[in-house]
Amino acid sequence: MTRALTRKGEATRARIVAGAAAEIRERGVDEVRLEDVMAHTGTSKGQLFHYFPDGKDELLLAVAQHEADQVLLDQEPMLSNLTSWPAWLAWRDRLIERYRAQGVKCPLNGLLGQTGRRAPGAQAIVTGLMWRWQNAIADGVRHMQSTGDISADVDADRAAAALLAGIQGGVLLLLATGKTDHLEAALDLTIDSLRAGARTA
Amino acid sequence: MTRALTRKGEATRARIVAGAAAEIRERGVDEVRLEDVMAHTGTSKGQLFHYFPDGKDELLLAVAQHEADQVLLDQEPMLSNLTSWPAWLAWRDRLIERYRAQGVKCPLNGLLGQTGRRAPGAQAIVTGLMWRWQNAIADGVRHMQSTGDISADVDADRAAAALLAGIQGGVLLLLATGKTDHLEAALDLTIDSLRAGARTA
DNA sequence: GCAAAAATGGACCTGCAAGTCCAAAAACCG
DNA sequence: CGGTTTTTGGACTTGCAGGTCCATTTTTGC
Repeated sequence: MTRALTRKGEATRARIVAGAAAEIRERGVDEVRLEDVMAHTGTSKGQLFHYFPDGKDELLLAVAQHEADQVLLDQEPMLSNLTSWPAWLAWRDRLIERYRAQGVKCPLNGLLGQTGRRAPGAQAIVTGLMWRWQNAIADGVRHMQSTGDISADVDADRAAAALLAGIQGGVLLLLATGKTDHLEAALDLTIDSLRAGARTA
Repeated sequence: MTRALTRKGEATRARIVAGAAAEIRERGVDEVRLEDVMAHTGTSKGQLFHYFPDGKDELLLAVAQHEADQVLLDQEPMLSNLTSWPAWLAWRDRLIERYRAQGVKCPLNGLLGQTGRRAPGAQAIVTGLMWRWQNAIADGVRHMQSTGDISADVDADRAAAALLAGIQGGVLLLLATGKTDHLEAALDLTIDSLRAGARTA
């Protein structure tokens, strides 16, 4: 009932979302007008409101979901295989590389700050992303505990929470300063403390 | 040349900034109209543009500076006296208490995300805040090193960077989830690892 | 007290960007 | 095929929020 998209329609919809996402990454949420999306994706206003009847809010929500999924996808296959210290370091490197390349263009910040208050669903998207992210890290910690590489005394969820916080803050500070120093420091020191725990405890 | 504010004028200007800041904390930057500020502060449009000739952007910049200063003030006198482990814990408690009370109403997020891209100076304000914040933490670390409570092997600036990242991420996740779990985890685990360093190294 | 400067109030203007509407073209399906 | 539904294009409307302007009142400094 809700949907009856032909193949062509599906493609157009996807093109709009991807184009809007790119535009938003480039210029920020509140700088992007529907006209920009139209120009950038070669679509008309009729199309925009055909695929997103609730207008900009609905489009932004779709973009948020798209970007949230992308964040986790960009960390694969490392994130789902934190089964050895080299694997952890590879994941670390991927993260830093990804955010260094991204620079100031952060989809999350804008989408949390701006969409977050508007649309009720946007909050849920961000929360869901963080939840999945943290769980993946916690799984990695638990696996390392099962092999004895991390002390069993460590609270995996709490450690994952701290690490995730460090990452988020590192990215935030990357936005502010343009440098990955904080992200690197947070990742390295937190991971190091997990390794150290294996020896002491 | 630039200014000639009477006592009354100064008071009005301050009232506008404080009122706008409160309004923004409450409802978010892009939900606040100049009219809201006028209503909330009992001022007229003429006054707004009298004290902020460049309009909303200039007002937002003043609000950003106001809020940035407040963030550090709220941590005093603890932040400037990280000279013993109890002092560190008192600081930790103050931070958590402050942000728990603040809840979802974060001035920084909005001001970085939205003002950040607009005004060129807003970026500088946030950068300056982070710089001062990190330096204060680093000073605390160095002091603890001077008393032997933290290992001399620790890179104070790097440790401060990691801790600051954890705080920022913790606050960000507080915005997303409404809970202080991440902030607490990041603070506690990072501080603990500094204490542990004293014993091992 | 008085001229100059600052502070205040509020009516008015303006531009822009979201959202509406409908008519034409293309795609789908039996 | 031919009727139906989806897709598309773009002109038009509308509301609103930022910004302008000036007339009036208050404060200042001598």
